[in-house]
Amino acid sequence: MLLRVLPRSFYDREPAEVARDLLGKLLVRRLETGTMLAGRIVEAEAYLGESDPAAHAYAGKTPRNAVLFGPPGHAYVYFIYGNHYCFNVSCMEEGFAGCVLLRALEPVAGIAEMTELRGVKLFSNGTGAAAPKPALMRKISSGPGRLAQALGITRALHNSTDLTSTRLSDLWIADDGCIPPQIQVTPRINVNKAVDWPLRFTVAGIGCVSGPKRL
DNA sequence: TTATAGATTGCCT
DNA sequence: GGCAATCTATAAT
Repeated sequence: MLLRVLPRSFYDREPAEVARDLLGKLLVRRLETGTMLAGRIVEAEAYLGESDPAAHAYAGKTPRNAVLFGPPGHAYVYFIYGNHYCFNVSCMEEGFAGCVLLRALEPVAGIAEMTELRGVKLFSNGTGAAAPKPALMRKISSGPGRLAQALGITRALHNSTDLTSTRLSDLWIADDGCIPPQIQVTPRINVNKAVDWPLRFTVAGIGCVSGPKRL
């Protein structure tokens, strides 16, 4: 399989462009054990800089969101609702905030390990099989909190991680040549400000693994 | 120092 | 469809 790690220049653009172009790419995680996990990005949201009322960068630079103001291509991981991590990729050149929130993956590799990281209870439907049934696949990594848990992403481990290196990091994004057939654009999910901005991008027709249906 | 809302999820009825 | 879980950043005392 031909795999090209996305270079920093890919992220050195407007968040909406980066979000759209991340669809179809592979988010890859190398566990401490050496096991490789991978998921195809099927849903992403763009958050702009200090002009976006819904963005963390809106209030200016703080210790929490400092990564957003740094160089592009780094992970911004934050903890939300006391339970979940959300994984973002920083965009724009250094000094300018902007990021893309990954909201859903289609599991590609290491599905058994992802299932375990998410909690086997979800898939104990009698057989105890390691591989979940198709109808349950979307529960592995469909949703920002779920995908972070499925890949073992935490703030302590991954906030500010450089996503452009397979050598220095255990997390990166790669292009295997897959081109999404059709892309849908909608307003972002679960935001209270700038609710109409068309900054959510999804791969059309993925059905069981695309983002939540609530709008 | 205390209060509250939040880029969510899963379990309850 | 409703709501509890449970941490953190930020706003309000």
